[in-house]
Amino acid sequence: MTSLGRVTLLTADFFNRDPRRVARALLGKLLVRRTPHGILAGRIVETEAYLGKGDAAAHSAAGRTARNAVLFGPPGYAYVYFIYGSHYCLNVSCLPDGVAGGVLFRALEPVAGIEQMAEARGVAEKTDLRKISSLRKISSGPGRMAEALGVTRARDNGKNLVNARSDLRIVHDGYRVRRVTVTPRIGIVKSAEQPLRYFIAGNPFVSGRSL
DNA sequence: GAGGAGATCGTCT
DNA sequence: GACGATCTCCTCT
Repeated sequence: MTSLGRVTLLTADFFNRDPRRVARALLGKLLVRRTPHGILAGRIVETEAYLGKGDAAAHSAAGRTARNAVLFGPPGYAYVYFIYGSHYCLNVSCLPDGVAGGVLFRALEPVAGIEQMAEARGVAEKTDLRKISSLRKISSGPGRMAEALGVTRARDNGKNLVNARSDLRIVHDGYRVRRVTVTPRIGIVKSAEQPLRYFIAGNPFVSGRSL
């Protein structure tokens, strides 16, 4: 069991604004999963903003469907989608009810429940968790962090991330981010040139092959 | 360490 | 029926 110390739950208002501001503000916050076996937590070190209007890369670009309905709903809710036949990705809805927009969580720095997350990823016995190169395999990438926290569409899509009773939520522990780097988003073709990817400068847990 | 290709299935056309 | 907000393995250096 692990304690996170004193933390503050984010509010719906935090997410009720432009996804670009939310993506930047989310850096340094903690994503927390409560399980029967203890707390899993990671610090958010990399995000991407997906805008509702004029963003061809966003899932909401073609209008509302059963799949992307959460993006059009109220702010602070989890949008989980399945990609490439094997991975889940976690987003949070932004902007008021009726307006599409969201932020994709791309990478976490493991903070609590590290062994349990490594086990969920299938890397617990193969690697030395004292090494940063091994810890990177846990949650440095959208599919990886979703698997580490046990995020699936069936379990978490539409879940309120700013409700104290939720088993998946986002909190602030007072951590301050020194410097943020902004680059184009990864893995997309449409609107690929827009600088909408944000990460903590110099943080070793940001996704990608090397720094 | 870097780069490339295959895996695999839900969602929308 | 095509494609994708990715990951891992394999090869080459």
